[in-house]
Amino acid sequence: MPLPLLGELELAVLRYVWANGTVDAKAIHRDLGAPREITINTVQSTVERLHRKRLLIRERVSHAYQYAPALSREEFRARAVADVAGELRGAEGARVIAAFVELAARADGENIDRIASMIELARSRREGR
Amino acid sequence: MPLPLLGELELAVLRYVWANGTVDAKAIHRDLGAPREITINTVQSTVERLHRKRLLIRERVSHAYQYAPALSREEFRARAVADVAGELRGAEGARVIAAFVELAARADGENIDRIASMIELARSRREGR
DNA sequence: GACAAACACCGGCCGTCAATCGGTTTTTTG
DNA sequence: CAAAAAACCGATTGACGGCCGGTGTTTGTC
Repeated sequence: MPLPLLGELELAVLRYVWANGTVDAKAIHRDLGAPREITINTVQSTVERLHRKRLLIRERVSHAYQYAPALSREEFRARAVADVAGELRGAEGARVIAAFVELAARADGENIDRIASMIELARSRREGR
Repeated sequence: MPLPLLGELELAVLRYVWANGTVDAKAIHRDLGAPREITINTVQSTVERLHRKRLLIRERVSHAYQYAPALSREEFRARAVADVAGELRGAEGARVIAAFVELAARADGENIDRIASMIELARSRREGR
């Protein structure tokens, strides 16, 4: 099951939960909803959807839900990247990687050196096996 | 400008164009449209949309358009990865790239060597500036 | 135990966008 | 010039996220 597509508010809520840990709808509404002038009901719908999408877990505490992330920010990103990256093995994967390296280098020249040292690290880790 | 979201038919058309190079709407309809029992008009709308999204380039040959990919399959994938991975510059970018390299290495151990030689290439290209 | 507050839950409306097609205009060609 | 081919235009439909009002249910309080 690939990660579902997320709307703007859904993403904002996810980021908020990552930044703040376990929260309830009221807190989300206070910090995200009020500035956008949306009702708490809208926030409820959104966390409900995120829960259905298995991106938030929740637990009833007395009569209200407490929401927490189901995946860490890093796990989420890794899965998103893996979904979109597709096959990374073999010759086909090599071309994808080449294009990515090219992009990274163009985005920031220092990335070349960064990647180079990561490769060094990975190589030495491999030695140690 | 991040890559736009694509529908199912749009993706199929993109893949078709990657596989077949320069094509016209008629050929796409013959190979993709007819099996789906959709009219050629639907195919036209779709390539038109892909052109507006700058994923297909086109050229008028007599009165008909010839369509060709604006990005290679690999460039497309790399951009998709970059979009979802987030910022590629600065310190944040370093983490993102590290995660990708890690992913690539885990997918296929030989990727380490592949990336290493790409870095060599990129470095020598930089020298030449 | 009644009551008000807090909250979940349900259903509906709106906007956006892909998919789809019919109809019209423009271009090509026999 | 007439028929065919294709682009072009406009409309409809279906998903889905964002948004909210109304209704029920739980809870804490007097």
